[in-house]
Amino acid sequence: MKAESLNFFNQVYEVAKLIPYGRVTSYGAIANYLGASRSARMVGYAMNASHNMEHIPAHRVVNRKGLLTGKHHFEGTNLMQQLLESEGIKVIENQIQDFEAIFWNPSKEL
DNA sequence: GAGTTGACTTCAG
DNA sequence: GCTGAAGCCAACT
Repeated sequence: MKAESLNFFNQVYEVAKLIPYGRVTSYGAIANYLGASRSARMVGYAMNASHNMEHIPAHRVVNRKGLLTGKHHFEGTNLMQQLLESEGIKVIENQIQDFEAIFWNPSKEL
């Protein structure tokens, strides 16, 4: 474990925590913000590790299609959807409705 | 040390 | 316009 590696992960966590309430973002957006636009998978990987870390709003992070691809990694089957709906985000069949409307771009908002 | 995998993205058919 | 396949980078085995 290198401090630099943790830093990369830490950056992903930090951005994830900065996601406003009722907003969502995509892995690519975070990756792009971190300068790793080609490493969007790493963002998802970091999210996987986030389970063993502090409370990361991973449910607010979805793929660029607005589809809850990572819901399988959550405890329950519809836990991710429940969390999103709890924030006022409409999710139908693992897909976020009005995704573009609630999309939050860190590189743009920050 | 080398190969495989993956919570993605984008190009091609 | 939708479905399929390739690409990318870092971590895990």
